[in-house]
Amino acid sequence: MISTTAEYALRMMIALAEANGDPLTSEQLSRRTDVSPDYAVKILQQLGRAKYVRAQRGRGGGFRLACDPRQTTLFDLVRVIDPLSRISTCPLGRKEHEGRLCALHASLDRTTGVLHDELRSLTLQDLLETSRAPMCSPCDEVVPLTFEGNGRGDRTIRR
Amino acid sequence: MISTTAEYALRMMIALAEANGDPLTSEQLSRRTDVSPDYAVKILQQLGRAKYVRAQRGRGGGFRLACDPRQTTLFDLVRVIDPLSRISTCPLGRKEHEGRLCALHASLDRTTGVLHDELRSLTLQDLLETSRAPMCSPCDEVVPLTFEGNGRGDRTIRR
DNA sequence: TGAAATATGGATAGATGTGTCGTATTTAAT
DNA sequence: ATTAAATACGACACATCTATCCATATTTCA
Repeated sequence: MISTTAEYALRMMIALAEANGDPLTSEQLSRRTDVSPDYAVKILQQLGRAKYVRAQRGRGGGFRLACDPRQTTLFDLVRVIDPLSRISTCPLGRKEHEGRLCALHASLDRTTGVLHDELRSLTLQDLLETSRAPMCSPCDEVVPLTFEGNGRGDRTIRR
Repeated sequence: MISTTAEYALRMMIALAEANGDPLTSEQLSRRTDVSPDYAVKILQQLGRAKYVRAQRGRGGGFRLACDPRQTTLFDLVRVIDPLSRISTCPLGRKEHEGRLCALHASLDRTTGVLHDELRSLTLQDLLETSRAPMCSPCDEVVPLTFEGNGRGDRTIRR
């Protein structure tokens, strides 16, 4: 849904927001969020170029939050990393539906819109308020995949 | 949101559903959906192993639909290709929140749930009904990414 | 001024997703 | 039986995502 890297970015933004404007080094951020040190730096650089964090070099330096957690949504942050694009036109050049999408792409685009609205409805502050406990890391629950074709089977696979 | 491959799978399932039980060769499906012939075969094989299509080899053969379009949802089809998994537990072993997720992962999981519900609410038949016009292909509209940190800037980048 | 701490940026490596190719196997028509 | 049409399957190529490593630039402190 969102990339691993985008999720890492969110973890680090939360950690920075919890620091209340104090700088945290990439090393500290890495430890608090369980993102590998080198990769954490890469992501922080992207967040820096997008002006969501500010970096300070040298002893005593680090990264600090450069945005208002109340006005910064998950949508804002995720799209620093992921494209988060919508389906808008049919590039196939099929004249039959210039200007409108076929049912498939209209549906997929509407679904994408729902996802975007969800991400837009959540601010960094929203996450802070219920997140005073240290962050957990995600894990994937495998939804059993039936092999019946009508949704009522029992064979499952792992992927 | 869903992978390119999963979207190809949906295109081909629609084409097969429109064929009303008649077999279509991989070549025909490829042409109708603008998926490259070789890759189309790969995807059709996955759909076949999941029992959503049936393959018939030899002259006069091809692929035909093996499920009821009224009962088959986009969720069913997409997860043949994509994991579509939920965040369920914190594997980090941090004892503080055993059994419950922190705000970040709870939010992301809830967002994932919304997406899954959307896909579950749409059947193959739903797409057919408004899709008698041939399918279009998707294209990505780039959402402008501001570099302000407060969501009110104007500089944009392409990615 | 030197040393230590810190971020920056480029190069590289591994994993996964996307796409192509060649050969084998099955089936139907003749 | 033979042949043509079609799928099955494994190997390979390429791009992108994820992650690591190294050399360099900047800043602070002693």
